[in-house]
Amino acid sequence: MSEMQDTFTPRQRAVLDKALGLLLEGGERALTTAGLARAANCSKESLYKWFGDRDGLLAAMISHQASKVRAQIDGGERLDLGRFRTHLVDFANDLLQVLGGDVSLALNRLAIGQASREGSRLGALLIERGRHGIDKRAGALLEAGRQRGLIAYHDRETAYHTLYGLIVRDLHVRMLLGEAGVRRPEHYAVLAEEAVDQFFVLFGVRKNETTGRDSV
Amino acid sequence: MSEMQDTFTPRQRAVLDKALGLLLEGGERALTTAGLARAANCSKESLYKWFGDRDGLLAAMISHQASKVRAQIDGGERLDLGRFRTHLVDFANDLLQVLGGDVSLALNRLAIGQASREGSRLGALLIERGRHGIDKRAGALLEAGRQRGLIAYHDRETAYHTLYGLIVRDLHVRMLLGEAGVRRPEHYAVLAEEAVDQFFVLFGVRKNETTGRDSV
DNA sequence: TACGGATCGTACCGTACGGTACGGTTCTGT
DNA sequence: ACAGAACCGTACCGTACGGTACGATCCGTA
Repeated sequence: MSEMQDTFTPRQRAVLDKALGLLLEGGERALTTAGLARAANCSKESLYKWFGDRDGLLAAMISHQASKVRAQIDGGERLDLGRFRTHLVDFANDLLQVLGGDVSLALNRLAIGQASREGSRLGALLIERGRHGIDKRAGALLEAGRQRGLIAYHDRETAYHTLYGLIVRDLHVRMLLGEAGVRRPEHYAVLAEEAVDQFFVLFGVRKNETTGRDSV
Repeated sequence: MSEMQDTFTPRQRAVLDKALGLLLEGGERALTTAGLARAANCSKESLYKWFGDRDGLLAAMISHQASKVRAQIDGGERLDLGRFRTHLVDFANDLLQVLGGDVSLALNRLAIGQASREGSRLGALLIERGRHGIDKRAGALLEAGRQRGLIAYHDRETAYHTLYGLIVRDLHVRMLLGEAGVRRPEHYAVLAEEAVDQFFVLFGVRKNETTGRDSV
């Protein structure tokens, strides 16, 4: 509820970046308080003073990383079908790029690994700080397309989740599992194009038809 | 390569079930060798004798669990559109049921948490022993539907991944993250129906048309 | 009954981690 | 220039875990 101000000092931000580096290198086990203090040239006492305990440090890492990549919403330029499709493809590319990035994978693995523990809020934090920005951007994009009559849907959430599924498929989980040969950034463009094509088949409005495609 | 025979003795299977129970209750941290020995009334020495080390135990748990739920492939009955659609919906329901189950979530969290470590084969094991069965079943189903002229596709893998994405969307990752309010087994049926509807829009063959729907 | 392998319960070892305490040092505001 | 806060480096503590060792016990077999 409260607009938590994650105003970390530059020093703290540098430490959090070092922590991210350790996490990327060796996973959660490599992110120890002593190791971080050594890598970041700070004292363990400062770590506990700044972040409370280890869980607080992990939460701070997520907040910090999320604050670095704020999702930008494209301003309202004249939107025709070509631009709309381009924006969707760009969104799909960005989504695959983000989900397949080292930092995103490491943080998601961290949060998922902690999800079993009772009081862990890391998963919720990750969704709140990371996913919601993406959702907003896509939601605004879909809404703009609908208002221009380029697509039609009953429920925006449903349409968005379908788009998400068409883009990501099972890639995210397989990347999280570390399956070899799944991360192919050079194929993201093709996947994005195909996904948007399929999305238009499901939700697109034909120019020479008056009725959009309705499900059920 | 070698058809590894996971023939565990009944005693070992009981121990592995106890280990699964501990994992479900308290996550990976709760699954300690001492704790398992106490819970299963066996000695730590036996654990190390049977499974080598802790990683071997985790791998054995995955193999054991996978051996319990062998995916059955439906025999070749007369396949019309109605039956085919029913089979797809059943598959979608089963998929959501499996992915949203406690055991699947716990094992996936375990494997994902270990995915950062270098030598971890848990992710590959989970895919090999768990996912491949599902993939086979779906692949056979799609192929049967294509041969009957009920659907059309260029690449079966692509079609299958699209179906998977339409069914699962982002539910799996969100369930893995432990997001509240995501696990709704009572909604699986609706999701399955909608996904299959959309799949038919994308890959279905109209009765009164000669050309199937081609992508690109 | 006697033997041997498998297993149990427990104790033990080394290590590594989270968290705390403290003296020395640097930074900052006046 | 001086005082106080913030901070660093290091040492320290308690705990918990992975893995090993060993005597006692169960059980199948001859």
